[in-house]
Amino acid sequence: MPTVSRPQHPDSAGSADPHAGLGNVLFDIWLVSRAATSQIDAAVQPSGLDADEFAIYSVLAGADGMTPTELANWMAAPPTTVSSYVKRFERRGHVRRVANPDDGRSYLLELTASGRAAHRTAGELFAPVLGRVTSALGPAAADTHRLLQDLHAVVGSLEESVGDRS
Amino acid sequence: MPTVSRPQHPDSAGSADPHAGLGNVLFDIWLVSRAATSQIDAAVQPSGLDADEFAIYSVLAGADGMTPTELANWMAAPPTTVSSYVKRFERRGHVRRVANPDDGRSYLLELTASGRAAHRTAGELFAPVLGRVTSALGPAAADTHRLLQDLHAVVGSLEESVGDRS
DNA sequence: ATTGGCTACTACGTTATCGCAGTAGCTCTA
DNA sequence: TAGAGCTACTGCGATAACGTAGTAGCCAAT
Repeated sequence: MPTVSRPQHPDSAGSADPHAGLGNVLFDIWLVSRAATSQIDAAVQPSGLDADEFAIYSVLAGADGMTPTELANWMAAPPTTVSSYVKRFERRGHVRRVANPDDGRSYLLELTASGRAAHRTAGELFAPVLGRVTSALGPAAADTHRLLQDLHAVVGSLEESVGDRS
Repeated sequence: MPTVSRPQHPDSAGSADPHAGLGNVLFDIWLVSRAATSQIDAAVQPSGLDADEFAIYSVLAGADGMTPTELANWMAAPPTTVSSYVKRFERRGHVRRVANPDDGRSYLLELTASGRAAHRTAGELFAPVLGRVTSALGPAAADTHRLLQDLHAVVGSLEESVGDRS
């Protein structure tokens, strides 16, 4: 029983329940994230951003002056992906590159005024969705948040512990 | 403060901590999922599958005879995306389409023997990663799993409650 | 000051994602 | 039993993700 298995309860008739789990935490995360992303995509669509972009704009809105590498680490994406995001955001006039005083190879990303406006619009569309989730969770919301932070820390720390064989 | 904000603690110097949260459950999910996915991608790579594919193979391995629409609902993906997955898996010889006795427009997906073999290989590569996460979580693992299931149920139920304005 | 090794970023090309529009098959109504 | 209206799936085309292979700037050690 190391592998992932058993997708749904013995409820064979008709359509498979899309809310059944596969029994492990990592798989749960994957499913929840996909569901959440598609929900948020739909909600913020009128703002012209998708869920991923909204998340990135949120990070940039809070951490003014982030390098592409920092962003890549933050969102666990390869540098080329970040590169193409930057290009797209810049084309939209939402993000600006400013020289990085500490490193001439790099630069800092910051939202322009119109980038912040787009983020605000998306945020207003996002808020009710988050609100529904939070209120549906009720008092468990805080626990959930904390456990997710822990889980993130755990998953993030895996990188280091790879090549140990002594 | 409805919007997402504040990416990192007042720890301004140097590189931004990639494990800081943005303060809400949905954002947490996004971050954890990205981190987990890139970790799993790396782990299962030698099997020739990526993290998403491994997840899909896992579902198919457990639910023999799933239609594309069911799969699309399961993973919250648009039908065209599933369509292209099916084509790819079929090209690999990992998945087979069998006629759907209940609906002539549709068909059922099932893993072939070599699909199951690939899934098993990926599962063996995945197991230690999951193991590390589970043991790092310790007794909290069960709680985490349960909370994630709840969260999934909540997010999944959002679809229905969209157009209410009375 | 030089240079060898790193690290930050990106152009390019391949493959993946997914919207739009179309077809085949189902289902309900009359 | 017609046929209107749905639903399941897919071809195609546009755009996104990201690996490979570079270039430019950093940081030793000499």
